[in-house]
Amino acid sequence: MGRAPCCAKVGLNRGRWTAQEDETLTKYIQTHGEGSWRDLPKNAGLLRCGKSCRLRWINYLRSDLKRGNISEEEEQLIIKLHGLLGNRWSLIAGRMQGRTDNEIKNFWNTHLSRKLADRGINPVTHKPFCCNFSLQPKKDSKPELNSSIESSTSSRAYKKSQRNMKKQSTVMTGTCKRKKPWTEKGALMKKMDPMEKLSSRISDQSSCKPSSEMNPDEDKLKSQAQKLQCCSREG
DNA sequence: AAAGAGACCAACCGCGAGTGG
DNA sequence: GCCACTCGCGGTTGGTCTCTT
Repeated sequence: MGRAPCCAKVGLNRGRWTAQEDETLTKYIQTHGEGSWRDLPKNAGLLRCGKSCRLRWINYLRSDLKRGNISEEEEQLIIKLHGLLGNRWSLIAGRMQGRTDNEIKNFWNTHLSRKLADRGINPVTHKPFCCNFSLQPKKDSKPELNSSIESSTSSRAYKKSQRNMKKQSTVMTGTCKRKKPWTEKGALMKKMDPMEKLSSRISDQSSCKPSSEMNPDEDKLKSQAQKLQCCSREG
């Protein structure tokens, strides 16, 4: 059957959100509440698809989000929860106050998986790497070069995919040749507007509730993890 | 100074689950 | 039970930045 993507409509904005769009969305949700994402853009006067609005709200505009760096405690909690739940980012985010699944997913992919790999721990299984580990190619990574791809080897996308493949192999094998240690550099690198920086600092200083105060229900999580394992994609 | 490599993250895409008619 | 639809999730991509050579 195949359903057309919700963003397929011609004339809808895509890509980065403008401050104006953010404001419009925030005001609308503050007035009308979340939900009815499909109708929201139309009602709010936004040239976006509902999906995009939902994502923007959940990942960026919600007032209960922390905007600062992920603390060491949060990091440990993520590792712990990932060990129990696997890549169920929304479930993990549900146990992390003020963090979104997207944020945790990004943090995992860019920091934690490497960190574990550097420690000789398989980030997927959370067990030490075995000696005869064989590198599996990425699920849908580019196959061997054909002429059309070859002709575009200079393209940005191609270069990037090559880089990513290389990057992944270093993660998987734990043989990263990075010159600098993995750091909190991201915070410096991230483009932040002044308001963002300010709110980041504020949330770091005041509203950052230690994750140790949270009390994840381990039994519940474990049973959930078992249940989820049954339908694990890895089969 | 320029080019290449690597890091980060916002946003997109496709799919499955859930739900109501 | 089937179909059409919405919502939410996880994987992936692309833009932009810094660092290294």
